[in-house]
Amino acid sequence: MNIKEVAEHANVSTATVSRLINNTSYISPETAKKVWSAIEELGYYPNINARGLASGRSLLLGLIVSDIVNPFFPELVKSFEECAVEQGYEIITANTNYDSARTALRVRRLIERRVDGVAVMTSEMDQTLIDELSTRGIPIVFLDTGAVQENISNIRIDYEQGISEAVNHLLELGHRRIGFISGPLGLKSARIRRSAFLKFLRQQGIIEEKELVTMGNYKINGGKDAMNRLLKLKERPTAVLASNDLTAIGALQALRIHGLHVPEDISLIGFDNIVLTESTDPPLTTVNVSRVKVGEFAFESLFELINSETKIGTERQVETKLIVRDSTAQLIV
Amino acid sequence: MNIKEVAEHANVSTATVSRLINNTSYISPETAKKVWSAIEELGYYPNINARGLASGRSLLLGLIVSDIVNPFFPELVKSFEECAVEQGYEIITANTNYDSARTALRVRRLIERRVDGVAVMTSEMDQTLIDELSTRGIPIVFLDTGAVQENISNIRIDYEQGISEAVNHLLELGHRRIGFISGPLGLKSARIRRSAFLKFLRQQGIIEEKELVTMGNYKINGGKDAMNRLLKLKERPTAVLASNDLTAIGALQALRIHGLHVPEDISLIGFDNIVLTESTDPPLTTVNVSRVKVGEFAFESLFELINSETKIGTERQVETKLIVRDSTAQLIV
DNA sequence: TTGTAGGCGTTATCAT
DNA sequence: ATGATAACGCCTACAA
Repeated sequence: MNIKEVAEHANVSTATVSRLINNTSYISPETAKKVWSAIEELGYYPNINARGLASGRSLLLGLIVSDIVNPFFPELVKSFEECAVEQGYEIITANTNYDSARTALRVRRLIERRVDGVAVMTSEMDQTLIDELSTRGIPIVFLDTGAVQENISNIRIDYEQGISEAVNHLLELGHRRIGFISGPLGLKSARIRRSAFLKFLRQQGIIEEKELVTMGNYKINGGKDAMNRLLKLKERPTAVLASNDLTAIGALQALRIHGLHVPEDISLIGFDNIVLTESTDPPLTTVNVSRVKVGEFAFESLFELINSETKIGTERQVETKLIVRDSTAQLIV
Repeated sequence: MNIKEVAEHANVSTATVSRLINNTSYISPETAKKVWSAIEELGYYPNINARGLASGRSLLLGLIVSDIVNPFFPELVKSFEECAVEQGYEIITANTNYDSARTALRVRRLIERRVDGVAVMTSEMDQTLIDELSTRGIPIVFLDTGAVQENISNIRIDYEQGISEAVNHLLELGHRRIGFISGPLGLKSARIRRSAFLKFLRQQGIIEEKELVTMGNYKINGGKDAMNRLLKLKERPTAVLASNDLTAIGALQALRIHGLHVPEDISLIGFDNIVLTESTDPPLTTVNVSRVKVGEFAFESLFELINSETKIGTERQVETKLIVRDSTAQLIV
């Protein structure tokens, strides 16, 4: 079942059929009707791959994430997909599993598919891969990578905003010994959050105590271990800022095991505002990062680049905002 | 950059290049070397869409889920993708949002892409859509739908196993008034779980009390509301079985608000064993359903069908198993 | 072992 | 307003 059969069935040329279904030039009502009914009758579905071959646009987008199981991603993926589908695109999602060999494989495959653009929502990516995409003029959008260039856009999460709000919130509650559990410092996003924290603390005249800043792995178990470490300190922190919600949830567990109550004994703040944080005990004070927004922006950036003459990249910024729930309270002296 | 340029660069025919990269017939070492270096030099990437056009296989698979944000799905998607990629396939994920118009749109698009198979991991799907796929000889694999046919396989989750274990566990702990929060009964999976529960209760000689069986929506808020309803009863249940973990988490919230302790005041069991259940307070006793297994089976089924002569569908079964954690305890009289 | 050439299903450029 | 037809990039008989 192809365009030719439809054409024959309707006694027109393939060109006419093509024009009709793509709405690419005027077709007389009578022929249109003939053709539509032929299409209907034969159950014709255009072959998009063939169309891509001929037109040079695959209407395919690549979406690279590190791990869809990480609760940060599903919403992002969903909103990206929603936008893309609306504009006629289909998306191929690729999990890298934080593994660069795997990433390379998937990116190459995307190139072979002739995707019209790639959203790289994972923290780091080899320059050679980027080059391979750039060489072919494939638009890319990154998450949190400064380099806006030709055919490369970026979407920046304003971590500082949220972190400053979080720090101020704790200070206002009277806390002065504030612990911080970072993500794995190999990741850029982890480094940014950490230095933002230290910066605001310094700005407020609090002297940094090295022992209060420890590292997790953005996962529950890392948060648990890190909190256990903080609790071993002679002088414990009275509040802890975790650099993502999973970390905070792990910290919560550790506290529970030690028989400590949140927020009475210690205040705790997460980061990301994943859905779960509403349902922890107590509901977690956290910093909202709208994944939906990120997904939308990612698609927008790509779409813009694809349809742009100049191919000049742009940067979009996603705000972050403190959400106060029940895991933070006034320091009791 | 296409196969022709490579051929010219290496002084061979396009056929030779094609044969080499597809490893489809013997090529003399010398020519092979020449061609490989030409490929290397020119940075040639085959165009998979063109390949698909010519060969009739797109190496594309569709994966339909209801909502990737639902924690049941990410692991499934990931494992499916992993298997598929290993065999050279790329996958297009489609969120239906439980909306049949949307589902229709996405399925049609998959057909236009000439996907080699579709995994339908959502509970229900219009027969007309299934027909549209079947007509074109596109293999399908369903989740929990009895109908194994030509080009249609099924993967069955053995809910009964896990539910019987759960019920027995509660009975052994001395519970007799056992509540049940079902999923939305419009969904087949919800109906299956509910009737399995009722069946085992009856089998053990417990008389069904209608008021103890109520409905949620597979989400946190539904679980919360349902538990609130159960708590209003003159005679409260001493244990509750929720038909998925999100429901159980909602129930947990409701209990907390009422100042009730789990498992001292009431025992609670979830279903699915999503990652979170390890981190709730208390860690949730639940029934494990391996999403990883489901994803693997789904791909296997499709792969089998694609490469089968007879196109005879098959059924695979995924076991379920009770995981005892800390949300269930001996009934205190 | 390698080359030639027709075909896969569309689009798009010229014509008419 | 519509038709012919050459691409698009690759695969695969069929030849040699």
